[in-house]
Amino acid sequence: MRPTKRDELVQKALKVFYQNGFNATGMDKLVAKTGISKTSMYKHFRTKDDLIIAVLRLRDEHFRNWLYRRMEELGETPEEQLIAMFDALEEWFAEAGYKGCMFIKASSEFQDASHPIHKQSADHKRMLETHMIGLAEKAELANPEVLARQLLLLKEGAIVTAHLGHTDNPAQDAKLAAAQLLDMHRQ
Amino acid sequence: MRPTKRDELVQKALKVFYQNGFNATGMDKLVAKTGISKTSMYKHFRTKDDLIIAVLRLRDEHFRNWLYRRMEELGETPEEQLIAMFDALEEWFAEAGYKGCMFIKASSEFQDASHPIHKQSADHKRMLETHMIGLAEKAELANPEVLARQLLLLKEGAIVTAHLGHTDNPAQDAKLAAAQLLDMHRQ
DNA sequence: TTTAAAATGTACAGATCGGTACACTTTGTC
DNA sequence: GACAAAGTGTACCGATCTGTACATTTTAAA
Repeated sequence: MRPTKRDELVQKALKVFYQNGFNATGMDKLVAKTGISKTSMYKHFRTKDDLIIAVLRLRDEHFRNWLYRRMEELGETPEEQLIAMFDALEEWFAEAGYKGCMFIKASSEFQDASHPIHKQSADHKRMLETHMIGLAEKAELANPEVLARQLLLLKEGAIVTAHLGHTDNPAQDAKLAAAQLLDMHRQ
Repeated sequence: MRPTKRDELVQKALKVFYQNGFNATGMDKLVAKTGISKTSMYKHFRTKDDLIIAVLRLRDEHFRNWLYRRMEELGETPEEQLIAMFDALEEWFAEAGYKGCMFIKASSEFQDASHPIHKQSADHKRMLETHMIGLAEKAELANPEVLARQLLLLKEGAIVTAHLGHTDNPAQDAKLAAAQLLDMHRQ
């Protein structure tokens, strides 16, 4: 099954939005950068917001798949995998063109909590939370929910800090903190 | 000394930008919301970007003053003050109209690291870092720099998470984690 | 090869963008 | 009360914004 024009559009729009921002990227620029006609775009998506939502859906899928897989590759036990999250993050931060978290940026540009794009971003974070709580439970750590949320606070902090770029290696700072927190939840 | 029109503009623009976003707020909207004529605006600031930079400067001053003062009020010793940061954050998150960190949002909309607005945001975070390292040193904690950066990761994470609003009380999750990390740095 | 669906190119509408021009009014100071 | 400085209102510039209309070409399946 060949990728449809729709998939191609979403994929390419993802790159442009990620590098340029949502409000800063007009539909004309999207035509220029993707080579897909505006008519075609508006046949697949009623509005720009709808396109952005599709982009975020794809990003959610890609990002969580990548993170979960990488955590499994880098850690044997659930406990190791939780820590390995920060090694995965370090790899991400080191990529050329790293520009922070797409969902944080989306919620920065669409601030109203009732906006579908904001909600979608919150959903992404919620799914990450569920997954990490599951891992903490599998690892039989004390207070798995609190611990998982704390590790995610470190993750979000590291993502933002890596983008602001005023600190050397936020991923490793976070990893060390995570390991210490995890130690205290071992029972 | 009465506040000048310039101060009034920066102050009011701050509120509008914070609630509406930077790119999403046009100069015409600023005229409408501040009651200051466009001619006057452009006499004080050459460009919109210059105005944004002035806004961020004011925000930096206000925010750091507020945070440092609140930390001193809520904690006796430097050690207590570091932990009290998260109580201060909780107060902030609870304010009506809380919309996250202005500098994270600025760096989300002006992503290029070489952009003056992005740099200004990084400067703000750097100044916070310096202050927290100083406190950690005063508290005679081990590895004051690493610890301070870790506490700030928790802070940024909590700010983002509070804005995404998918979690109950990120400030208290962060505070608990901070207290545990701090315990491990006591010598 | 016929035929319907999908995609294209282009031109445009109406609104808004950042920024300027210009004539006018208010304000504070001597 | 004169006078310069500061601020106002409005109309406008060219560019860009999201979204649409319409006639044409490409694609894919029968």
